[in-house]
Amino acid sequence: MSKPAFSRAEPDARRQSLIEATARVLARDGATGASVRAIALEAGVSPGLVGHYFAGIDGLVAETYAAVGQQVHVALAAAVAAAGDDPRARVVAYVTASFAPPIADRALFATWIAFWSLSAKPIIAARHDALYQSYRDDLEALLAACGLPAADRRLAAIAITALVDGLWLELCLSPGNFTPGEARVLAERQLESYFDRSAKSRR
Amino acid sequence: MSKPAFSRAEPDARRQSLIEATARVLARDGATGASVRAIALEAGVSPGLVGHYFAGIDGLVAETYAAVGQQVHVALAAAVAAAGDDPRARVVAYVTASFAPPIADRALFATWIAFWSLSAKPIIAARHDALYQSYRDDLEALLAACGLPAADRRLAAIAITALVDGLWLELCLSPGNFTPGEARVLAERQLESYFDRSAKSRR
DNA sequence: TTGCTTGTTGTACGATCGTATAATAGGAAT
DNA sequence: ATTCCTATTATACGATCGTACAACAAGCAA
Repeated sequence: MSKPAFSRAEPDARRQSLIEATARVLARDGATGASVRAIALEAGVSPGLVGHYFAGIDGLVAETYAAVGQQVHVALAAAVAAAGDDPRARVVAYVTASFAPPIADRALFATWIAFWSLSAKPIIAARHDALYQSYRDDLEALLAACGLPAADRRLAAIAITALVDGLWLELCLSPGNFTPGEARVLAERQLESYFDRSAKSRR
Repeated sequence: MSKPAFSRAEPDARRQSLIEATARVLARDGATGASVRAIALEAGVSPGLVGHYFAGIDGLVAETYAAVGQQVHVALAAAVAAAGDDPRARVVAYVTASFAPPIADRALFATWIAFWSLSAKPIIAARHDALYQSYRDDLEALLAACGLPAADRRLAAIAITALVDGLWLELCLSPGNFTPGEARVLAERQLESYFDRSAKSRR
């Protein structure tokens, strides 16, 4: 008999390590591989501990959704910050960051699909609503800084988010059909068309 | 003991009925619910019959992908046909059909997510590539009928498909954020912008 | 009728699932 | 030092998974 590898941790740190382990398992094996046992193995703890910290596996996945969504938010914010002060450059940086690592990444795609596949559960759907609303809010703020009238911002943010999502999706699913550079061109074109539209209607 | 409900069918009809049962299960319960037993129960046959007709459950799901993709193709073609002869009206009908039943439908969304969640398997990825290429080909043909120059069609089809996919996705995931009518407006705007772009460059 | 082929059934098998729970370990308080 | 508390482990349980396979039913050939 080997000694049990008993290791006590701060509750918050333990929760965080379980969430991170869940993210790694989802990225590697997708939704089907994210079992309690696989997550516990990845985190280096016993399976029973998952039930101790989270209300079932759905709760753990829901918290992982929020954590991974926050990481994406951080990556997008970093891209915007690196773009400097020009408002147009900032919004372009925001949308085109989705076509390069770490966002355009097959492992992140597998993670995202896993979340979507659980969207029938209210707790997951609620996380999605909140997360995507925050993405659109960020984009609306960037558009406002470019001088886009308030009345145009909502639909513009919806359209730009949808285009970027669709391009990101196909870029991850079928990388051979078009390049990240082409995706960037298409997103920039759409941004221009919304700026032109508001400039024309103001004329 | 009750008599076994023995019922012999034509091989092709039996395969078809298993594929249709798989589509219904995927629509109702998503990827996690699509077990051999659930599918067999839905089709009214014994579980063992699935292994008799298909090489494992992945093969059955792959064939279901093709079948459901074909149904979507038929629905889109019907929308185009109902739009009459005007080329612009036909392409508008093609893209906006995705925002109304039977395409903008939560059950179809669950089915599609199930396919995507299996996209790591080569046989599923190959089905996806072929299907989406056919969608883009259809769209390119409709754009050509509108007079869009050949050089512009490929990227235009990619962008329009991506926007429609993204809008469809969010419409299914968070129906409260915008209406199908707004999605239609956004898609029409993008179509106009691509027609304007080519008209301007030709000038 | 008899025999043969084959679609079909029912079930068994080993693996894995989520969850619950008794036993244990280690730190904190007395 | 002793006691208590709780994070943690290890395991058990029932359910469900995909697959395999022997037994069976129906139609066809002879």
